[in-house]
Amino acid sequence: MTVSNVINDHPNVRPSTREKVLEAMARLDYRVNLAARNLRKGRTGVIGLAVPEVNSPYYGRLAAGIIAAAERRNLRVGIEQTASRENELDALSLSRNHQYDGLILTAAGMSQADSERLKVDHPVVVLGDRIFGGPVDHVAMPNLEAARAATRHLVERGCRRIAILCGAVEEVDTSSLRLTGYRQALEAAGLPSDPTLIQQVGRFGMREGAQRARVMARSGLDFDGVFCITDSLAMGVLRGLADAGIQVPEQVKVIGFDNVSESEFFIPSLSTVDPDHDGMAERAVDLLTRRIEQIQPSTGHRDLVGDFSLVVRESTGG
Amino acid sequence: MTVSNVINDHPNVRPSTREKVLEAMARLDYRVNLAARNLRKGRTGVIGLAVPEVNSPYYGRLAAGIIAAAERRNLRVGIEQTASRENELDALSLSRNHQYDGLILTAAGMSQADSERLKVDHPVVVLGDRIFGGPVDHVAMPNLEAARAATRHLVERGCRRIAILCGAVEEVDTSSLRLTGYRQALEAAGLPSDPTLIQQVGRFGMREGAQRARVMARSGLDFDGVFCITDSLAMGVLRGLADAGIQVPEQVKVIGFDNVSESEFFIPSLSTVDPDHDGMAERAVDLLTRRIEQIQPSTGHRDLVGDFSLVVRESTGG
DNA sequence: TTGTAAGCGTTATCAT
DNA sequence: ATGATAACGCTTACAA
Repeated sequence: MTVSNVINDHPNVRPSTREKVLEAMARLDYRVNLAARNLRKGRTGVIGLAVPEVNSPYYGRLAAGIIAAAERRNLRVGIEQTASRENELDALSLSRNHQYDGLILTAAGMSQADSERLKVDHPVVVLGDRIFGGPVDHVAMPNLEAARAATRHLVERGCRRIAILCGAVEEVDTSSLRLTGYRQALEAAGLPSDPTLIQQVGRFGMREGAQRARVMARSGLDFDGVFCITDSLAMGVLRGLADAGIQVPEQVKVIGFDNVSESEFFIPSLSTVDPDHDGMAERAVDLLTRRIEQIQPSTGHRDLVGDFSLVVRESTGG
Repeated sequence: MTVSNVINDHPNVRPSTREKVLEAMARLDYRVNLAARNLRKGRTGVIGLAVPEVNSPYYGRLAAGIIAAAERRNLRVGIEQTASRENELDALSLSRNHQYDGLILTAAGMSQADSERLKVDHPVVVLGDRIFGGPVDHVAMPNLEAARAATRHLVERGCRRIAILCGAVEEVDTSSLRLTGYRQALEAAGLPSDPTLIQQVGRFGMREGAQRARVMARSGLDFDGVFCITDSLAMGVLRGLADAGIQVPEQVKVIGFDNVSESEFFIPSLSTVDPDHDGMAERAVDLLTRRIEQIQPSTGHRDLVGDFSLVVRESTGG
């Protein structure tokens, strides 16, 4: 017991005793057994992070932010790759099993209809744009405002026929929110919203962006600006436009969303929205640790929205 | 005890008893407490992965491969960001503390001199090019062969003054091995090795590649090919050459190393070495699980080298 | 086939 | 200030 008191810096240990204990610990190369401590305390000091994929510029950056924020609180992070709605739900129910004190879950496949499933008696914070007002704390991007700002920027640079690259819009999600922001900006500028300029893609990678840009160019679609809802799509679009012999920013201006590190060095460098990833990561970990530390069952749940800033580069003539 | 037998699928449980137990488990929403099981078994089912940074195209891809390989074995992965030699050594000694059954350590800051520190009585597999023949299992890249192949490819495409972008060469590491491969290829082709063509940079990111390429162009250095020891450097070089008004591949050909996903879509698309990341990840996890499962103390240690293939794209006129 | 006992290493509680 | 005791929930060994 005295050893335990020394290890945990409890008061009421005579300095000379403490010294003796520390000396013995050093001599015997003693290490606390965390499995035993966890068993006793019911805590592991590990939080789970469930993301669709670690190897993506966006989720990689998010993971880095969360690992850093957890480190500041002496927590470690276990990573789960979800890749599908089913796995997201699994991560949720397996979180306690996997020895996590709590879970930060990126909801990319789940939708508002799954919201009830989030009711677990285990600390959870959800990231993403598909579930709002659910039974858990939630951190989202400033989608509407940022999409408006990005579109407005294209307008200010003289674009009049602005296309958007987004996903299928069936329910509230990243695509629908950013599409709404785009529409609001067009309306505010007095520009018509032309359905042929709304280009929907199945995935948000560079491949899809490049393919779609080539199709748009070949089909003779009239456009002078493109707002892509991810930087990956936007870099793909830059590639596709180059293939089609279209000059950026002279003929068409392009703006993305995420400010992944590659966007600064692409040719041309990519204008984009920087969504304060680190701030969001910090808030998510903060909410989770509060839930972990509070003994009482769930009180009201918080919905937080991050900040953003516009980064103007060559692709919009900056 | 009978419950335990049911949970662990032990024989000698009467089917009717098993049913009763399962029914009660369902009714009570029973979950095994892994902390208790871990304490008893001395295993956690979690392996640690220590990488310099998760948010990099290369380490992100590596992490994805390792998570996938671990998943196939029903293991989870805890991620540690090291970022420095000290943290790499810490990860080593903290691995057992952090409840990992074993550790996959990327040695980017440690060097051969630290090799002895790897002698821990805890399963460890080291990745990287700085430590060979150490007291642990080790998986490395096919640096020499791949660097030779990349350089030879530039020669075959008609380059005669081939520069290399690598790091400072003080001891055996990624830079030195790839530089050696480069030299071997030049020699085999009967080309002289000009010291002014060996360009050393402090870090291997896009920023450094771009800066250095601009300097090389401005200084009037005569070169018609560049072998960059990472794709990030190479993409930066493409950017820097574009800034200097130099045409790729017409005036200068560029090849990288890693085959990160961005390289396919860059403008121009980047020729590169694809080092079979998934194969290396699979081998690392395989070696680690063997160490974890074998009771005997360390037998001989294995040094494995991965495969590679050349990916020819626009930046070398492919 | 089922159940009892002991112990994994820690810490909360309570005596001393 | 120090230490004895019990308990966290599980599994190995062994008894019934």
